[in-house]
Amino acid sequence: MTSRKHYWLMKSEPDTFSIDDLKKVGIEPWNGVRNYQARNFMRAMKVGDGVLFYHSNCKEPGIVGTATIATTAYPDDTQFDPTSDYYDPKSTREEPRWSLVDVKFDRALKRTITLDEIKRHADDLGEGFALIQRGSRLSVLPVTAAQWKFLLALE
DNA sequence: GCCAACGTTGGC
DNA sequence: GCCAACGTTGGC
Repeated sequence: MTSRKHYWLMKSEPDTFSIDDLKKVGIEPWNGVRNYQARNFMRAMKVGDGVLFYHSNCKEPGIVGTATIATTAYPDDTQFDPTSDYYDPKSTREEPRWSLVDVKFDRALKRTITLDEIKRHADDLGEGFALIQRGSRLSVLPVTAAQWKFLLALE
């Protein structure tokens, strides 16, 4: 039995780490997630899962590329590093609190599928698309196969 | 276990 | 830069 491919959306602030940065490095450990729900989604990821790369907190928020999950979840080392912004004194190596996955560049979209545009298609995307749910700030969230297809067809 | 205070996210 | 929404912390 092979498990089915799942899809996700991951946010990044382009000033910190953009789709171009991912293209340059090829593969990136997605460190710094410090939200339990987002962490749990990463722990559910499988190698080969699809990722919509989303630029947040910028002039034109939206989906700018796709990526692939390259590893299953493993401990985020930055949680143990007192000099890191992501240091968590309550986490131990025996029981790491935070996980990450490696994300591999797939491609940059020809144009940004803007948040504004995504909102206008809310009805087509169906209920419960966490990205456009009121007040949602999740930085890692699931996308259905149908949503994946629909969103990329907007390109 | 409640909840006020605080910090962060992220669109605008 | 503002601020609404949300998650977390910590006093009680």
